[in-house]
Amino acid sequence: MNTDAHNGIDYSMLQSRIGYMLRRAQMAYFDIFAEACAKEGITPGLFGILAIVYRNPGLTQTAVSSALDVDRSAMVAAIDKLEEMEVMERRKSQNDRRSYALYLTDKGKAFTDRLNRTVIERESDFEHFLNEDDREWLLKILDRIVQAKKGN
Amino acid sequence: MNTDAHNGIDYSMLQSRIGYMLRRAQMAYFDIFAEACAKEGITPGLFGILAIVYRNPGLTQTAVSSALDVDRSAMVAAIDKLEEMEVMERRKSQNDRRSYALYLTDKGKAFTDRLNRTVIERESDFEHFLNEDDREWLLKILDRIVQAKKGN
DNA sequence: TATTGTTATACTCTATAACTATA
DNA sequence: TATAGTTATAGAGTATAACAATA
Repeated sequence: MNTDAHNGIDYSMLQSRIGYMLRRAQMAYFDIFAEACAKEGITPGLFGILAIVYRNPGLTQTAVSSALDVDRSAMVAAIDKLEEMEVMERRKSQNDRRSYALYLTDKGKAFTDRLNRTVIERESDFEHFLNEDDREWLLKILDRIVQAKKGN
Repeated sequence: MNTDAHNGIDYSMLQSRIGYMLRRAQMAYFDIFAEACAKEGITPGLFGILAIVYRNPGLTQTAVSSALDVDRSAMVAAIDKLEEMEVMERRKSQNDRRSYALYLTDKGKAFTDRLNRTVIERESDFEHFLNEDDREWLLKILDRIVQAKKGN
């Protein structure tokens, strides 16, 4: 099956590249994901920060940036935004006065819960073509890819 | 297994989202892919165009842009670059004088063959953790995701 | 009227480098 | 010396809108 069913174009050189197919699949999912985030007034990037701090309260900005694989300079405006929304707060770190410890406010916890439910709902509406085994297997393989990269 | 093995951070809210894991996996692969392209003096975006025109000679710029899901305005500079490299050429279309038909030069065909081999090599070096069945299954699932999105 | 290629423009995302205050 | 947060800035990638030539 070297030919795309819909427009008669031969994608074979790309369709056999996992890198390319990951990109296309990610673009497809990103639309769903971004739409779910937008519905709650947020962006995919900010969702990642909320999700990390939700489960790991007290991390520094740099720790979060490194967990998400983005530069720490990108955190400043992002945390500013989240503080403006009153869902996150910077607290002066006790032992190291250079850094902040990040925490969700009560509002932020409720917000993240609701956001997370919205994202899960939208994704599972979209995932009718995957059964539970497929889903689990896919997540496992994707995690293996991510971990493999870390070891270069 | 809700915790990342390497840095002690709890990723569970993200690690169960296919959208997020696709993004991380894609980032991991993108590095490999971009590096292979760079080795041949090209970018991932240009690889996509070469791969489509290689298998579908004579397409218009708009047809290629739509095959790759990018705006047609982005094609202009890209095709300019490929013509500069003497790997692709615009030929005036016979029946529609508004459009160009795109073709690889002989040099472009050889270039794309070599490029494709380099990409395949780099990817398979990286894919030691996937057996052939895994690989095929993954490609099939990713294709299903892409196709599902087209039907909204 | 609609479409092709084109241009100008803007926007998002991200990385880099330099600064400050702390360590 | 090194690190945390910050700022300014620049680059890549992509989208939007408008225009001329052609359909």
